[in-house]
Amino acid sequence: MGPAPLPSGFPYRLGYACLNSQLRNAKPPVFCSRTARIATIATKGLEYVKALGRQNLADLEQLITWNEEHGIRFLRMSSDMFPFASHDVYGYDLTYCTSELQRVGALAKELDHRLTAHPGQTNNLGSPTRKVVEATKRDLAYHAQMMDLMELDHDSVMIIHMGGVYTNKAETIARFEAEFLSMPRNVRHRLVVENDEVCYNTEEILPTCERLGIPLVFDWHHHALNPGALPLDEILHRVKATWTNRGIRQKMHYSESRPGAASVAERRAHSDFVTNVPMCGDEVDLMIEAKAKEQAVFRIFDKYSIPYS
DNA sequence: AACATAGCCGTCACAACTTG
DNA sequence: CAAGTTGTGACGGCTATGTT
Repeated sequence: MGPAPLPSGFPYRLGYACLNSQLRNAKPPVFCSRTARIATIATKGLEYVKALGRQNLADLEQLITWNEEHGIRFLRMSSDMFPFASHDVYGYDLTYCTSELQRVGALAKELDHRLTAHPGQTNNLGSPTRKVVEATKRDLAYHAQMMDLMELDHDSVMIIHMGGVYTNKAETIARFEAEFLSMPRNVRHRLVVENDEVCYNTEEILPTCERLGIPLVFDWHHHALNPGALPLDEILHRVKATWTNRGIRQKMHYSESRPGAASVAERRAHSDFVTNVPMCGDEVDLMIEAKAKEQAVFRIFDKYSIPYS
């Protein structure tokens, strides 16, 4: 890890995921994950759901503005922004919202904010079940379309995991790679892969990332729980190359276990705040995954005497 | 040994209920 | 009567437990 750097040399642009706890608890609340039930779609119609998407997007604009005022320029967008957009039956196209998406994307660009996405655990490109793979492809296409309509640059990536093992890792990885190559260019160019804490560690996904030119999001916490055998410096060197080869800014994830967690299952749950920030010698964007969200970022700002208002 | 079932993961909406 | 609480469903796969 090395010594803590001087405040002026703090190497990371820090971000948080999806939800701002202060704005979420405000009156009226500001958040990006309004959703509905399928039964509600039947009674109120798809227009109702699409209006929820508009409202979520309007609140994303507020989050970006708030972040700018508080020294944060890195944010993961909620995957629930447009409810059921990638649903098999009730799915819909985002072009109904093109002008609003452009507007928010332009704001992010103007303020030099990086917006990323992390489609959910149900995205399993390597699944042996056709239905699961097709649902994954729809969800990835939805996220890519959202970013495309916002006209975000290639730093705006969407992160998924390799997924389940399905009794055979090599066959699953082969399916993952074949499905990846079958997807449209705009999806392939946004997709990046993250090491997980249970099934696929960093060294197990590096070969896929290197073969297909996919940037690898290194998650420090997952790596601590599922480290593999390769030395950390070799891993970090190869991970970094997956980003420089693509020509975009590297991002990593950092989180910590809830205090007192003993078993692996307990250690998977995130703490409210983080107390350490890993130093890797590179200037990267670091996504802080902690329950206290933006408040956890502020704690790090305090620790390193980084000003924010 | 093979298969079936329940609970879990995370976060919200929404209805029904309880409390002040 | 407003505000707060509880339970369930949305979503698919993993893990543990139970059954044959």
